[in-house]
Amino acid sequence: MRMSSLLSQTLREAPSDAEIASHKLLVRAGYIRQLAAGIFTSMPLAKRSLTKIENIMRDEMNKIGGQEMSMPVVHPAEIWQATGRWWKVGPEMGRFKDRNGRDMVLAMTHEEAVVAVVKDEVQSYRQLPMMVYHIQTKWRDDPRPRAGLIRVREFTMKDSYSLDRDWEGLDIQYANHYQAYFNIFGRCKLPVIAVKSDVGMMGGNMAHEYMYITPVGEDTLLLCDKCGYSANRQIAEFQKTKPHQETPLDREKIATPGMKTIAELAEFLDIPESKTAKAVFMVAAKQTEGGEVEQLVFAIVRGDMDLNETKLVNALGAKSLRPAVDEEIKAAGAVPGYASPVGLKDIVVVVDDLIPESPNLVAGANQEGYHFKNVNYGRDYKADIVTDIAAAGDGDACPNCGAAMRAVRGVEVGNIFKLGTWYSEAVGATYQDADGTEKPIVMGSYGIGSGRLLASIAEEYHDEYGLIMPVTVAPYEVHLVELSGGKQDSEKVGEVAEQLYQDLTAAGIEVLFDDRDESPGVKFNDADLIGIPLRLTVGGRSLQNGGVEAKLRHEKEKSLLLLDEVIDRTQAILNGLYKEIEGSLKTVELES
RNA sequence: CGGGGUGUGGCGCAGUUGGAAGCGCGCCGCGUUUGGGACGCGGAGGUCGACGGUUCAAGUCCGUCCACCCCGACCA
Repeated sequence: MRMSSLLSQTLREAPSDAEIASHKLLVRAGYIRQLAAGIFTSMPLAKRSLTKIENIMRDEMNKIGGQEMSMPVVHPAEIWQATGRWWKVGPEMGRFKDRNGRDMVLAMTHEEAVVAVVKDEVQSYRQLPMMVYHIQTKWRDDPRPRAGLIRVREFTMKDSYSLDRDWEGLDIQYANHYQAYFNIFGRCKLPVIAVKSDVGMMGGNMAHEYMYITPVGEDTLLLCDKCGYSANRQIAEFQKTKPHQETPLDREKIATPGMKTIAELAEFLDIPESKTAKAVFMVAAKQTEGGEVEQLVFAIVRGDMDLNETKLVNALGAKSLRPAVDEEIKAAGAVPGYASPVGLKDIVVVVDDLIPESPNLVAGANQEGYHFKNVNYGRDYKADIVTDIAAAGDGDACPNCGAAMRAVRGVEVGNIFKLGTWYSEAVGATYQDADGTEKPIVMGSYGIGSGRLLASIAEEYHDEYGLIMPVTVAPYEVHLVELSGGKQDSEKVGEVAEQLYQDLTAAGIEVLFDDRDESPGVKFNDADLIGIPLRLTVGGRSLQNGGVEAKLRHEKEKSLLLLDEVIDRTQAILNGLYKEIEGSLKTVELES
């Protein structure tokens, strides 16, 4: 490709609305342009990188038996109604009516589309196991797109779906994906870790998220450096230190004027936060026979801990959870800021399992300006559910080995999920087994967003001058720069560069040829910005030395390639880069 | 949805007490220059986010709306 005709302009300054490095650089280097909030155009450079990323995905999916297909972006509402998600999902789902007034859906994911087709196509156990995948556009009307390509509304995703007779079959396909995903990220040179994640209400017994660790990430993870335990904060467990046992003292009402937060209360009474009980009111939505029902929930964790809403949802078997508003709290007979578990009605009380172990806590008195001292679980109140609903944080003890865990931020670049039979049962996607009985297909779903992956790579590989793309995903392999503007040998420089462009291309090497009439500084700076791994420079100076200058983007040193060796040497350098990446792939163990 | 911020040429920005819209980069032409974002001269390009109001006069003041960014809520 000749840069003189490339649809991409580099920018000396990043648009003011870009904040993180990958966003700024991808825009400055001319890879992407924003069309609206969370909606981006992939310019030719980005498109080439994305195609490479997607071809790596194809390759790894094919290796584990995947069949590529393509499912529609626009779905009839019926298939989403069949699984109930038409009602379950809120405004995040894009909906519209076609000309005949039929409700239509913009695909946010393709479980519905898969089961819709599989339902009719798969009838016998003889057809299973099977794995299909596609690379397709999704629309999720996220309330807050951010960070360039990291979090967008319209995006492309590789999603695969495994279909099995039984859970044992799913285990195999899940393990295949677990490894394949490490291969994909490895071939993109992106360091990731797999962490256990929430399986939610869809059943299943396992889900992993592939996380790229970076401060710009929006998920919080807990990692144990000692034993390797890792989990999304949503489900992370931890060992809770049991407090000293004390004799339960008499309950006592004390005046605590204006003390509405735990911090204020602890300060006021001069006690540690761990001697208080934190009350959190939530409203849980539950699906019942008669439709959706809301239930006020009173959750209690110790004052020094935070409520983990995911754990609470799972404990309740609820569909979703939202903070209660003051009116709802008052209606239940509680006083916001001074709420007490003592003496409430019509409310589900969920208590963290550390609370019964913690004697003589300070809790609200259900009266403005008053708290109770020495509240004891069992004696003063009882819960409907006692379980772990506290959020793990930095420094908490690892559930496996007890070492202090680290809390880090990460971007979720992929996930794998044992769906089980939730979808297949919902739509009647069944097969006839060898014994003649009809059984639901056991499914798994597995996704990787290609744009988010590109952004993560850009985030990981850049310096103050620009991007440093790994060879496997760089838009081109070689950036050929000709400096024919000089007095010295200017005609010859142009000829050699032109010939080299032809020869390299003929040798199957992907070349971006900077044939523009620009000064050397401009060309070098643009090359650094775009971040193609190998730069070849043809100039009067290099010709005097008998060849062209080679420089790897990630190294400082330059070397001279003799003219008649350029093709071979270039190929050798590139092969080295590819081998380094392929050689870094590892076999991973999936713990059961 | 709550809090904060920003909307002026492709990008970055200035625009005072209201008085005929500017700068840098980029773009076009001519010339000089040519190994790390060169220089001179001459140009093109803007319904100042939209609508309404106040005023002799609005980029500037008032109102409503919209878009985009950041924090939070949310996130199959």
